[in-house]
Parts: sequence; structure tokens; C-alpha cells
Amino acid sequence: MKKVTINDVAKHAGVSKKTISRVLNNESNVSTDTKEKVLRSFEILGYRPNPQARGLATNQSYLIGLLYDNPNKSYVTDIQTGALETCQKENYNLVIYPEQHDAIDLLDRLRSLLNNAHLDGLILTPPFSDMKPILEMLEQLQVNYVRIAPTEDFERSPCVVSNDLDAAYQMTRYLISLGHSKIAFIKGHPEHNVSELRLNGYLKAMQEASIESQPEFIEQGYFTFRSGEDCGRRLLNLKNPPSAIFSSNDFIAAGVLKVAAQRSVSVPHQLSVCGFDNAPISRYIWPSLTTVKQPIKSMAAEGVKLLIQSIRQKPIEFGISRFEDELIVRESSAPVANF
Amino acid sequence: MKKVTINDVAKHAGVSKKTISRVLNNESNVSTDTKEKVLRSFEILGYRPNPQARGLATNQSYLIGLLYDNPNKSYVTDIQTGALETCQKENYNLVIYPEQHDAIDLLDRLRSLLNNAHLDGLILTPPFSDMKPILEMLEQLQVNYVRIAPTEDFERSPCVVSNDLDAAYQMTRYLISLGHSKIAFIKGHPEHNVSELRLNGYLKAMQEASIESQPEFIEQGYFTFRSGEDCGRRLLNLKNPPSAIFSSNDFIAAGVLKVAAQRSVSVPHQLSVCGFDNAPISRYIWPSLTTVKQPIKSMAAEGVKLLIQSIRQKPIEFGISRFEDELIVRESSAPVANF
DNA sequence: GACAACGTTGACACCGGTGTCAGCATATGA
DNA sequence: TCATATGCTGACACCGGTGTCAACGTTGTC
Repeated sequence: MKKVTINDVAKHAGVSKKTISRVLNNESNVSTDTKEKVLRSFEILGYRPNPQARGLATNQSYLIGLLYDNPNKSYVTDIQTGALETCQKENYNLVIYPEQHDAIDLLDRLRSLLNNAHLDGLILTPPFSDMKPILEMLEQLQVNYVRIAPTEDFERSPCVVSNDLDAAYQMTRYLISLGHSKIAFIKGHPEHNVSELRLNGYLKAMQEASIESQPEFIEQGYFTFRSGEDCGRRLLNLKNPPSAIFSSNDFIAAGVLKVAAQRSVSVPHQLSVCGFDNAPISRYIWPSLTTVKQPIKSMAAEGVKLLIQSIRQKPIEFGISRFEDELIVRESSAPVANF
Repeated sequence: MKKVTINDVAKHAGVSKKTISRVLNNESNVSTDTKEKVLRSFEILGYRPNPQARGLATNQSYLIGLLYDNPNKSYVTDIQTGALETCQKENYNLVIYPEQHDAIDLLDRLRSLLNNAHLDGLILTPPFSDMKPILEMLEQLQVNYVRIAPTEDFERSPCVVSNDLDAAYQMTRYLISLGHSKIAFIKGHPEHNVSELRLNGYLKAMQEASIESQPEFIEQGYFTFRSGEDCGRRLLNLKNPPSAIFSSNDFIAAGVLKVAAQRSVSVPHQLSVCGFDNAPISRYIWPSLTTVKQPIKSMAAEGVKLLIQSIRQKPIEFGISRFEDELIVRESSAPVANF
């Protein structure tokens, strides 16, 4: 790799290093003449500033970390794509940190990763966004961070949120509008705070419609396919089974679909099934899933934007960026049949 | 973030910077006494060398790039996980580059990414592993690179390969052993070289078993769910349809399953369906897919290992690391029914 | 005992940028 | 007209490591 340095450019343009540096950083106090001369030299020599050197001088690394733990690979790649979008625009590099949120040595691992990499900032995704010990550690280490989809402490750091509660509310209203009243709900993993939000959205819609929610219609799932199978089986075993099952994510819903298929319960004619997240599986499964799409990419892109802002100008007024979810109706839901 | 520098350690230990540096790099000519003293200071002060500074001095960035373009998100995260494993061991950071392999400005984008980031090396995954213009550019720019699963030019760079041909061969033999002879094959995307390998594995097994392969049993797919639906529909429309369909990946197979479900063709009783890749969908779909699992994580981990070797000691003898695939039998395949 | 060889150590320059500050020319104000 | 403000520029130190080389004390050899 040819290496043209700032000195080469300085010599070529007949000015000092410092002036080159000024042009690089778009500082104002450079005469138009000099600036053009320097820019021409950039062009001719194919100059690229060395981020290492720049980083050493400014005590920055131009690295942004992305911390996540999500079994949903589609979610992960979407987050990455969104984050990268902003990173590339702003000339930062993205370093990924998949970690187990329940690892016992999580804090130690994180600390050592941070120390080794000298990151400029960190993006936290659920469930890390709500993990107090991590936030405390980051604050103590004075690491800039932005949280994606936290559910509390919004003023603690910049964050990007979506409206899970409202999305679940809308989905439930949609099912009610199809004539369903026997609507079951499968909760997500209790350690993920969004689980509660989604449940509350469901409950709110049920209450509003004055539908008495039956306790046996609320199952505890864990965001996994297996838990979907288990809960689905229990729900379909009820003497008086639901006519619609709203699952806290698409994997659970897929598990429910499997059980329904095995028992020849026809979806959507005898049973409507809905998911959440718009994972790829929701399209590839048959029948395809009615679900909720979160603007994950945009949220991640916005998160990095906030992060870079807070890196550049320390006294940031903590921003919360809000995004709205979108209901996606596919083949797995239909008007209630009997009754 | 507290910053303890080499100078602080030097002062604390009562030796020169250079000696600290020697200990850091495990150089031999340091007395045991001094070494221990320095190590103790490391411990006490919590010293972490600054990668920026080190990189500036040695002209390294400790960044490794991962270039991929794969609609299969599970493949992507597996590759990442494997690559990260080695990176973290060796104290490198992984920078990800998802790119469209058919973008017109691909080379320009890549060049600028490389220039901006000053990577130490790059991991290429299919289909980039076989794209000559990219290889040429990298060589011209003198960028170290390792290819994952290339299909040609093995001596051009270090590479990590699996045996797709053999895996497809084994899968076909498995179907034959179940009594199938009307075995259809849905090819992958023609621009991905693995497509041909998988086809050849199928053909080889068919020939060996002296089963005349019918041209209408070989369909052109594109690694997508949609193409699976299309091909599946055509195959099931044949007067004399196949009793087994071997798809070049799991998405295609999922498409086939959907068509079968829509037509009430019972899988696996009337039709066996197999995929390739062991994507998550292969487990979550019903019936779950018989497929081929590639040791993707291990391959990526090995790839980074080779890359770091070639970064450290330029005169590397070009290694090829080989990995074997594994057949995973699930619910979507069964002995042939009639006949 | 003289000298070479060796192991250990530090002074200093250097990597390629940025920050500070001083110097100069020109514009502005009284 | 002179004093001051302003715009533009470069010299130089500095960021935190590594490479080079010289200096030092110790050991080995004759």
C-alpha cells in the first residue's frame, strides 16, 4: 500500500504540515488560494490521512463499538447495516461485540475489550440498554454511549426508542377488529424489558375493548421457537382455545404455527397467529406471518449519529429519537370464523 | 477513560520507555528482575498499551476487514462470530464490510474503504473470493488477504475451503439410499461458483448410481425463497414429478415446502425435500429440513488465523485449510413411498 | 591481565498527524 | 498617522509507542 504522508503533500504544495492539517479539517482560516492548491495536491498524490496518527494526536480511535446479544440474526445484521451506514458517512469504523448478556464475567470481558480497543463510543442494544451495571461501568470509564430501545432512564444518555407498547396495542386492536375476542398472548423473555411493553400494549387494547382477559390465555414464552411450540400446545389444549394467538416475536409464532400444522388446525381459518419483529422467517414460513416491523436500520443509523455528536461536542443535550413501528399484515391472520 | 501511558509505567518501574516496550513485546533480552518489576507495575497501574500509538510506530492498524455479501443473515453472523473468535485472541479488531457483489462501483468503494481504514488485512467470503478484479486490486495495493471457500486459484493466496461437491454428493447418495430415483435438483445462483460444485456433486452421485438424470429435473434457482417457489411449482407440475427435491440452499427448500403445503403434497411422505447450509430457517420451518451443515465458524476462525500469520511473517507458504461438511437429517426426508 | 563477546539498558529520533503560539501582512478605527 | 484588530501561515512541541545505536557491566578466552 503506497503511503503518502502529510509531509509529502506539504512539500508538493509548498506549504507547512499545519496548513495541510487545516485543510484536512476544514478549518476556516485558510485562504482560498492555498486551500485550492492543497486540494489539488491531495488529488494528484492520492493522499489519505493516516487515522492512526490522527487518532494518536487527538486521542480518538475513530472506532465505534456495537454491543449486542440477540439470537435473532436478522435483527443483528439490520442493526449492523444501519450503524455502518452512518459510520461510513462519518469515516468511523464499526467494531462488533456479540456478547452473552447472562455471562458471569460479562463486565470483565467488556472492560478488557474496551481497554484494548480504546473505542470512541459504544452502541448498546437490548437487553444491554437496560443493564444498570454496564451503564455504571461505562460512566465510570467515561465512555460515550448511546442506547437503542431502552425502556427506562431515558435521560441518562442519548437514546433511540421505538414504541413497542403502541405497536402491540395496534396489533391487538387489529385482531379485535377482525372479530376476535378469544385472543391469547405469549410473552417474551422476562429478562428483556420489551416483553413487558408488548404485554402492556396487548392488555391496554383488551381493556379498551372491554374484553375480559382470561389468565390462561397469557403464556410465558422466551423469544424462542421451542417456547412457541410449548405455549402453542398448551393454548390449543384448552377446552375453550383462543381463536387468535399474538406472540411476542416471530420465532414464538413460528413455533405456534408448527403445532397448529401438526394438529391440522388451519391457519388462518381456524386460528390467527401474529408475530413481532418482521424477521425473515415471517416471510419464508407458510402461511407467512402477520407481524410488526420495527425500523431497526434507521434506529441504528440514528443511534450512531447521536453517538458521534456526543463524541464531538461533550456538552450534548441528551436527545431521544423516537421511531414508529409498522403493522404488516400477511397470510396468518383472518377474520374470526365461527360465532 | 483513565489513561496510563508507557511513560507513567516507566516512571513507576524506574526504567526507560524502551524497556517497557521490550516487556510488552516479549523480547528476550530483558533480565528476569526487570521484567517482573515491570509486570508488577503493569498490574498496579492497570496499564493498557495504546493501539493507535503502537500502530503509528509499526505501521499497523490491528484492524482486519471482513468483506461479505450474503443474503443469508445466519451465514453472515456465523462468519463474524468465527472471525471474532480469533481476532479477540490475537488482539485485533474486526471491521465489517457488507457490500453488494454486483454494485457497479464496487471496486471504487472498496478502494476508498481500504484507504480510509488502513486495514492490516482482509477476509474475503463468497462470492468475492472468486472475483479476479478484486484480487488484482488487493495485490496491487499490497493488502494481505485470505479467501474463504474460493473455488479456483487456490495457490494465489492463503485460503480456507470446504468440500461442497462432496457434501452434495453425500446428500444425493443419502436420497438414493432411501430408495429415491426421481431426484430433482435446484441449482443456486449462477454467479456463485459453489452452485456448480453442488450441482456436480449431485450429478456425480446420480451417475455412480446409474440413474439417468432427466433434464427437466434440473431447475435454475437463485438461492432465494421466491426461486424455490417457482422451481418447486414447475417440478410438481410435471406429469411425472420427482419424489425428492434437493435444493442448493435452505431458502430454496423453504420455497419448495411452501408450494408443497399449498398443494397438500405431504412432506416427507409423498415428497422428500433437502436443503443446504443449515440456516436457522431449516429448524424453524415445519417439517424441519434435512440439510448440510458447513463448519462456517471454524472456517472463519481459521481464515483469520492464516491472515494474521501472513501479516506477521510476510514470506508465508500459502496454506490451504480444508474443512468437511456434515449431513443433518431432519423431518423433511423419508424413504420413497410408492413403487 | 588484556581484550573481545555478550547481555542488558537507555537516549534519542521517528511514525504522521494536531495544538499552541508567535510572526507577518493587511484591514480597521480613532 | 499610528495603534490595534484580523487573517493567514509556519515553527515547534507533543501524542504514545517502536527502532537504532551506543554505553555499560559482566563473563569468557587466551
